[in-house]
Amino acid sequence: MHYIELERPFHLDHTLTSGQVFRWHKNGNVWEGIVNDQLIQISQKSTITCTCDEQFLNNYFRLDDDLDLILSSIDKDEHIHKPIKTLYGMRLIRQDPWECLISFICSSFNNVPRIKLIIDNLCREFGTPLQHGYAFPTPEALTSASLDQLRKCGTGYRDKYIAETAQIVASGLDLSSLKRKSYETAKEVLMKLPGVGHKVADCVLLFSLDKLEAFPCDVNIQKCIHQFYGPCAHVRKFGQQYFGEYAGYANHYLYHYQRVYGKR
DNA sequence: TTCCAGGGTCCTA
DNA sequence: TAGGACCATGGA
Repeated sequence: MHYIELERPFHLDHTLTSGQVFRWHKNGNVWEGIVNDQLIQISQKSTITCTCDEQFLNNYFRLDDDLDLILSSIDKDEHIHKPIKTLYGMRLIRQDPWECLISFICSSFNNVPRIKLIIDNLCREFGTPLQHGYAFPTPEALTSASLDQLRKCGTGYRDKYIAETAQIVASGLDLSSLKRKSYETAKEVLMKLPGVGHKVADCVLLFSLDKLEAFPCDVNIQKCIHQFYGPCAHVRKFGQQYFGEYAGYANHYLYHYQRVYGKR
């Protein structure tokens, strides 16, 4: 077990409950998740207690991002200022691109608890058994699954998207290589995959491919933008132009704030 | 029973 | 290019 004192802002609960990652569960005060086929246990009080080392934390939770600098650059008005103050310390996560892609294909027309359930089912059915839990299924494992087997995991009509996308990735599409491409080029590649439109592509780009300018546009974000900034035909373009190179952080603070506090 | 959820695809105008 | 119907599912 590692005990790590962080001097950088980091709020574990906000980060793991914000709807960007779906394989973490909280037992008491301890979060448990499987990352890179390893069970990670992590809790936060005045310090971080974790089964992983500081290098893992820095990479996975993007602690190498200068959060104060980023937040000050997007803190442009009262509407974004409130989420920043309330959710201060929330980080974007640097996920595995393949896991992120399948997760957000499952997210379409769905809600967070059900997405988690589907991902858990897929891991149990098609992931390699580990000492504690299951690995995320490989593209090859999902390629070998029948549509009926996928649907029994709760995927619904997304079964064929998962199967076809798995086939393309198993055939040699290197998702990680998209990190070296521009935002536009990487997005073009992702949007050729079945089940991937603008929104899913932007989530994959933001949460796994280091494209912090991505601005995923779902119903919550559309509601925020229209409510705070007036009628807008192209919400995604507005968000990117208004918030700039760290539009993805602005997007996630607005999204999570809207989800938690916007419906009260 | 109806509404809703981190949407995408296909068809039509 | 824009708008609308349709798609599975389960909790509220």
